Amino acid sequence: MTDITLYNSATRRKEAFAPLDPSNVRMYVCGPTVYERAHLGNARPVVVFDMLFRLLRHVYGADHVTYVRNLTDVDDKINARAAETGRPIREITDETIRWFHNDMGALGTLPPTHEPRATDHIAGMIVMIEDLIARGHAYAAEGHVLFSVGSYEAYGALSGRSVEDMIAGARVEVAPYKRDPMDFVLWKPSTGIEPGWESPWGAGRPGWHIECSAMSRELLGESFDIHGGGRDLTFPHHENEIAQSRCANPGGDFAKVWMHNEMLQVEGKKMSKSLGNFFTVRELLDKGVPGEVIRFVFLSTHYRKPMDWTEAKAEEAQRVLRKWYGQVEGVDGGAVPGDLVVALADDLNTAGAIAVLHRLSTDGDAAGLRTGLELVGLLGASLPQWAATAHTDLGVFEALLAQARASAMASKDFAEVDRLKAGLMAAGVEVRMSKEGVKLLAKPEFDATKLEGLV
RNA sequence: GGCGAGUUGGCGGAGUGGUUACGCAGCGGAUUGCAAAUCCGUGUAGACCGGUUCGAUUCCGGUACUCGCCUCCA
Repeated sequence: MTDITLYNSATRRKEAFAPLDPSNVRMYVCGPTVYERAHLGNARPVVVFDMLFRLLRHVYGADHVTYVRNLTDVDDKINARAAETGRPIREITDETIRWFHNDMGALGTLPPTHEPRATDHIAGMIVMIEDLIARGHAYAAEGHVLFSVGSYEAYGALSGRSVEDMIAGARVEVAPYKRDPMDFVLWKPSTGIEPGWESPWGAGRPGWHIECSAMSRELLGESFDIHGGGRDLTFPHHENEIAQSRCANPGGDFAKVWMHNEMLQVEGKKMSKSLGNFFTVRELLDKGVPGEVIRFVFLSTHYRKPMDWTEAKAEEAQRVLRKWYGQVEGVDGGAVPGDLVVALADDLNTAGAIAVLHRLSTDGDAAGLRTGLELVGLLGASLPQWAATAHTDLGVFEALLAQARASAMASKDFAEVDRLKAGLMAAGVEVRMSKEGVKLLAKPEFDATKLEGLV
């Protein structure tokens, strides 16, 4: 069995991965808050942990990996969106979840084993909060329940900061009902317009952090293997999750390995609405950038490094993929390339994995290349339509051009050949002429309507 | 102010204490009616200053710069 090495954010070093139970490797990743289309940055952790999911499935067996990615469908941003638009919350969250599935599916990501909605697990959160109160780690005050940070001595270990530093650097006003400025909300009261659930502390809703602790406990147990998410979630979200889970389940270890992907930038700058470089995955797809290209660009940078999305990278990725797809068209997969798995098993060295694919391509190992592309999620059951090189509309032109070329070879008058060639190329057709004959291939930008009038 | 990450050739981007990453672009060649595509070959690195070492891009320390988090944020 391939040995997997993963960088553990909690220990700040690479470690040999040893699952608690090889017959059921368990991973939890923080999913989206569902109130609007996923932007490109949202997609990075989804692709990164999909790659890990695929690797784990390959190494331990597809039926021996449990991947949980939550859907946060109770949140003040959602409430705000509902208030703005006058639409019911459930309608907004259902719609956003459909979008999310479509957009992430386009990036070649597999559905997680479980995708729990926070609102389906309120009861588990209430039970966990009660546990925390009973164990002296939380207290109720003015309809709120707060986690007592001072009750957990290891608080700050993941993010590497001391409670003193955090208080000194705090820029938020401290709510009067908090015993300690660092205490965070587990449960908060809901007024009439906000969604609320009955609880021992009155009608209310959960705080942001408790859902992940409660759902991971329900679906993966008190100890599991990997917890993932974006670097920016380290503090406070993951720190708080650890505090909640370790205090509520003193017999468990919570997550053994913590993994964080670095952030995404666009053309060298942080993606933000104010800089005007903010865009969603859907906008990129609609612009004609295929999901496979987006995935390739993501995989070309190691997940622990900041990744810069640029047009140039997307174009290069598309050229490479198009070439590879052409090579594997109609070819059956072969044995899984060992080097590829070795690269991925080394803390998800996806750039190294792509180098292996390049080598397979250069070596002409089409079967290996196909299997490799499938393993990294760049190829499903069939080629993406944009990469399908043959095109039904082109058959007639292929014959036409071949005929014109044959006569031109004799007459030395290439005018008609050049006219056809120019027209085809303008329509986004790749024209290949050689001793073997004429071959026309549709490029991604192929537009059949531009062929009208060419005959 | 506190915490953390990073700085590799024209660009992207890995591994590695001593020997070619890889890709793109460039250059040279093959092929082609001309192209395109394809194939072959090829140059250019390791922010700066010290230290350890026979030898460092790779280990250690410092400096500079960049970025992220500390506030909803993936």
